[in-house]
Amino acid sequence: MIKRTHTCGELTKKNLKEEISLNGWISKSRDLGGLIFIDLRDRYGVTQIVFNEKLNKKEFEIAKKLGLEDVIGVNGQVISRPSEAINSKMVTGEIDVNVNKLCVYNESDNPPFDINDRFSASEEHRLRYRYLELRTKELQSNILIRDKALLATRKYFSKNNFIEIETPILMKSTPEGARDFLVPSRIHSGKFYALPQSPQTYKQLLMVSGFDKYFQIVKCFRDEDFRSDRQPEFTQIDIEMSFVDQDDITDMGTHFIQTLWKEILDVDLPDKFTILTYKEAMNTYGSDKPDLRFDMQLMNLKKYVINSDFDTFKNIINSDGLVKAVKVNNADGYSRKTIDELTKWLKDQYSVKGLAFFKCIDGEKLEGGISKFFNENIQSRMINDLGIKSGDIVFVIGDKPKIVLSALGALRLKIAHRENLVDENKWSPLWVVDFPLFDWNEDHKRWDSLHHPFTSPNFDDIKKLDDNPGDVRSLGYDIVMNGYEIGGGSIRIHNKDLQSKIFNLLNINDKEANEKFGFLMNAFKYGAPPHGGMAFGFDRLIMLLIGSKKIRDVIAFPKTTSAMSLMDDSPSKVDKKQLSELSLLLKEKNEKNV
RNA sequence: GGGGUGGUAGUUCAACUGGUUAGAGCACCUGCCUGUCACGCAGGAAGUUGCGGGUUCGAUCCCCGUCCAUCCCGCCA
Repeated sequence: MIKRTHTCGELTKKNLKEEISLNGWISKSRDLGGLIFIDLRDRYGVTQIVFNEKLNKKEFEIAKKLGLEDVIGVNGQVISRPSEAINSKMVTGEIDVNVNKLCVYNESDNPPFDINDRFSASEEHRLRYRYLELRTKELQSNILIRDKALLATRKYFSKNNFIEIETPILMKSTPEGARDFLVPSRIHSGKFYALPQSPQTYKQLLMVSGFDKYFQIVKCFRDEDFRSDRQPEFTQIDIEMSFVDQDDITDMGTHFIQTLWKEILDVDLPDKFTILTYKEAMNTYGSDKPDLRFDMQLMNLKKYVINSDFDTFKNIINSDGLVKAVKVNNADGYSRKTIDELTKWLKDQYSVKGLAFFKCIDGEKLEGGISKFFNENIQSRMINDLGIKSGDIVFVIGDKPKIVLSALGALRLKIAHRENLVDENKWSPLWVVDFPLFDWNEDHKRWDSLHHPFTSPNFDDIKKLDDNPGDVRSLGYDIVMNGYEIGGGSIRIHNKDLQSKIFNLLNINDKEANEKFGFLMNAFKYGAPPHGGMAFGFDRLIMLLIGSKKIRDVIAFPKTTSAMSLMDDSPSKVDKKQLSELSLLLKEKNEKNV
């Protein structure tokens, strides 16, 4: 083997005449007859090496047979290029390496796609050959940034006196929250471990143990359906602290994100992040993770609707519904056809009954759509109050509050992207606080935790727990960046009686609570400090930092949206023997729906 | 679980309203070429049109089913 003296990204004119050695992959080759140029690549860069028939016939003949992605080592002399052949686009563009000795370590089959052009192949194809895709410039850079962020994270928490503690990967399954990935136990036949959805209970126990500042960079697993920003296994920065209140944790979270953005991007985020209550976020933006890079707030049309002639909307208002709207400054961009498409999308995806609209052409009165239901007086009040200008179109949805807010929230985003209202260079972090503690589950006619069952109610609302659980705010908080939820957490319950009361409200009786969370409840008998914490979605942070919308861009070996790994073809079948050891029997496929 | 888009040469794409021998770029192979860096020139090989069925004289194209990818809704304490 020829051991390298340099990497492929560092040789310059300073090294002229030096005898050096390089190792790398053949990224490109140009055979000019008696002269062969090869771009030799490693993760540091590219250096052009030259084989000259007249100077070194033997190595030249071997070089003639080299193909793309062969791995070689070369020994040679750094020479300067003729001035007309200098490549100013390359760091190493002023020199060549004139090869004396060539060693071929591994010849590559014809590569399934062009490593120099990541998008020369479909994503499916690239995922099959992920180890090759990881050779591309983009992914090398993404993985490097991920590494930098991991280091910056450990540095930050360590500096602030947090200690990293590992928690089990095989743990107890709890039916709360997301679906668990289960691991059958061989020794205890018929019993299962679960992979952690998060180390939630462990970190609370660590607080009881007195590790008052804990963090961990940890894999979590949730067996649900996936999206461009969600994978079955993902990495969290998990944090828990004792003797703190909500502000202590959000301050810490703010400072951590500021540090990360500064270290990775050299960007100064605001001193204080915007804080919105859940209600404000929902009512103003139709989302609990609003993208604040653009304004376009939802407008309430209630007071105009009740004085209009539009019975449908009036009835909605009278039966506790909502009528809200968004305003767009481009009426011309919304033809009948476009509006129909938007309507179909909202009907299909967000179960609205319709999308109403009106336009304003001359700045004085409303036209088209549902404008005829509003008399001149109301029209001019709306134009005035809502700042409607000529050329505006206003989209209106009336329905149950949940439907109106989620549909308009989605429409707001869709239109913003259509109209290029999103400043891609902007960072808009915010905290969303005062989440409701419970969410009414219509299917099961019961209250569910919105966050998780250990979340503390807001102390001011504890008296409402019995009569009006839907109105109880939690001490839960989410941190949002550019429309992505990048983290969240809560102050936890550290009192056995309050915890037991919450379990009861969640329809978990004492026996059940004891079976599922008895260990935690027991721990709370022995001096549990007030505590709280949060977790950041590490993959999403990296996604934002590299400017991608796909979580697969920041994970070395990601899964597809159907949770498969195309490269190693997992999940896969296992031997009957393995199943038998685990006391497992598989159902026939046609029994699937039994 | 539901909806949208896509699957054609190694790869990225094309192929009119269902019609004759399914084309092109890159990669690959052969030959030529001493300053290329998207090298150039000449030639060549390369196809189960995802899979299964149906309609038709005839299917890459239409229909049904299925698999895979991707985006979204539900879901994700």
